[in-house]
Amino acid sequence: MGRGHMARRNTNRRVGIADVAEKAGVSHATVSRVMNGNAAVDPGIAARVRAAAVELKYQPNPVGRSLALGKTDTIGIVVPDLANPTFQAILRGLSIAAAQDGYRVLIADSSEVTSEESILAGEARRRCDGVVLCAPRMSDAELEELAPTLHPLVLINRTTIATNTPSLSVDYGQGIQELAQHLVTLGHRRLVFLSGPEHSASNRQRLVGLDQFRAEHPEIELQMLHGGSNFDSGHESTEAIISSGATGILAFNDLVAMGLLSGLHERGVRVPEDISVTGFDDIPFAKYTTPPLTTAAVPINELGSLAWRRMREQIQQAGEAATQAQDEFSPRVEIRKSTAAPALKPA
Amino acid sequence: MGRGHMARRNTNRRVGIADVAEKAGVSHATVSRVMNGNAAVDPGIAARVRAAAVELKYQPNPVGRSLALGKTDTIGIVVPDLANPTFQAILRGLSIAAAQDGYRVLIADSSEVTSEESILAGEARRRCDGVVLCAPRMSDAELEELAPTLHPLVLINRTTIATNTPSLSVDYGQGIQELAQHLVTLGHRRLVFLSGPEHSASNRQRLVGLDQFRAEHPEIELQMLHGGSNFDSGHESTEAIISSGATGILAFNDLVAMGLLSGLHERGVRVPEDISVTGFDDIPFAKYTTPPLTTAAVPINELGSLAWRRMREQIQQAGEAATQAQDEFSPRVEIRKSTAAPALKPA
DNA sequence: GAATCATGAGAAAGCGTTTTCTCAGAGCGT
DNA sequence: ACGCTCTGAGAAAACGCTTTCTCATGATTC
Repeated sequence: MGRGHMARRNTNRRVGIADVAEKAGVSHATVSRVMNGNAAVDPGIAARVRAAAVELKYQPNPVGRSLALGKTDTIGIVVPDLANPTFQAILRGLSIAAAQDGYRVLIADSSEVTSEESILAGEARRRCDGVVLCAPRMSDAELEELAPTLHPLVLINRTTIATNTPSLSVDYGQGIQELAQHLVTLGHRRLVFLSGPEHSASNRQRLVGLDQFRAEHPEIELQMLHGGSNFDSGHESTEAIISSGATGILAFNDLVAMGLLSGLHERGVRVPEDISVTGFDDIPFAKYTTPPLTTAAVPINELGSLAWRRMREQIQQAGEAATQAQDEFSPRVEIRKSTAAPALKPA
Repeated sequence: MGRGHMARRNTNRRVGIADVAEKAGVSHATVSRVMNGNAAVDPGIAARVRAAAVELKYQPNPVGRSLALGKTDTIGIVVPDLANPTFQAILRGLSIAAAQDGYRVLIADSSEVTSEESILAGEARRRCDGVVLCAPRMSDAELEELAPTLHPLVLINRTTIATNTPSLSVDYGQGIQELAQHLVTLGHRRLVFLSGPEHSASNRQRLVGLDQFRAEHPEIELQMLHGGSNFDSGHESTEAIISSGATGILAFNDLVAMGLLSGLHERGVRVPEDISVTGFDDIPFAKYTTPPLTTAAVPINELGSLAWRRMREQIQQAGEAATQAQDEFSPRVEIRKSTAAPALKPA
């Protein structure tokens, strides 16, 4: 088909800009120009190049492109645990929003291994134009040191002292207080907080919120019980909850609440007649539990897309190191069927 | 600190191999050699280079590396919908397994837009060393045409005619038959299959399986009802299910079953006393529903990690185009509390 | 009609690595 | 002491693209 003598190159090698140039009888440079529409090119030549490109099914190699342009059109996200629906939702929101602007996302799951976080983040940053760090478990000191090296950086559920990295956070303290208030308003007097992972910043926020709640409601008994962040830990806490004598339970999150719900059901404890249970996050499953779960809704999809917007802002204003927005979301209490007035006390 | 005249380059630019070379008083090539341990380097010089590297905090630029080596140490995954727990689990399994071998994963969510799939897959492939295509919705013809261009490719929940692309699939036909059999063994005689998305290959497999089931059990009444693949569609089917008069319901998957469970509960229909319900997939939430859901478990985490293993095999044997494994998993029926013998018929 | 200018295309220099090629010098045998 | 091999380091090419620089051509102006 016209490809004359020594058609050896065709074998194996991917079609590159050089092939298109040769076929169209122009230079590499010109091909690049028409592909990117950067400079004025004679319409006739441009057409010839384009024809050659489609005929050869030419697609620019993004790696070469990235090297020349100094950008990859990719951002990285590092999460502590991809099994957690909250992080899944953030990832999804981020991915969809970024895709809309032609960016892709590279994932890194630290599997809750704190020491890996900064390494993963660094590697991700080198491959990408920016990094979003999701609920990092690392110490404040380490974060503070790492942040500048990651620069186009967005923090989720964590803040730095440095004001030039944007952060998105949720006011867990406020949310947990509102849930507690909701239980008290229903008439509960003995509450339990089933806490989450020790080194989780969001757990600390909840504890601070509950301290404040205690101060404002000295008449309420509020016990703390150690737990985890998943189904199983909720389920395992069943006995402890029952023997606590409390009628209102604030679970660390929806997963824990669901595990607890299941455990209580097995033990024949009725929810909400005997015990009221609240969750946190309002994951999609929360409204389909039996009974549907009262919880504090965090606008999780919005979080992902806002994270992208903050990232984009930084990428665009490359260099101008302005001080960045610190966004804080207020959870909204979602009252469903897992909470009700407690039965009248026998005592 | 010794960095003499005209210390201008330090500003702005990232530290590269050239900086290390200069500091150590050697050539770029030598630095590369000691960083990669490829050729023999004088121990003294090697030490000097390493010292310079740590002092400058040198980290090789992966983009330059990728260009030179022709590989990115990254694989892409394209999924129809990141909100689906099944795909989330596959992504997670894949990501963790790949990370163990030093690979990262780039995600592409087609948002169920069939026409985007092949474009996303192509773009992903160009940026990565391989692509895993997860439950592609595209036509067989399109897939057949696309597959060779994607080459290091792993298919999940879909097969090609081309025997040189490995595929992982689940025997949905078998699984749904076993669930139906389970219901019949319990004594149910009137069943409903609440079907999933039309163009889903796994839905078609279920239908084929049920056809076979029908042939083997002419005495059983089996209705088909259209549905979707998520909570809401299950919830919306509640009325239709109730009025069907069936006592055993085969939901398309666990999500649909959970939506249905919730709807039935609202209507005061007891599960399993009045109606038995089964799901499919055994997502983590399935055993925490009320009542816990009888379902067919697919080893979803294994799927992700096996996908990586198949991908790795292809990457390693680069070129040798051998015929690849077609793995098929058999779901395992997981009997829980959402199924039981039907109440004695009034008629 | 000659000098000036705009237009547009090719040549070549980057981008940051790896790797082949080349060659200087050391070590060895005879 | 001469030539041989061998080790190891620098020079340079390659990877695939973008972009600046340069220069030829044809159009414009006085």
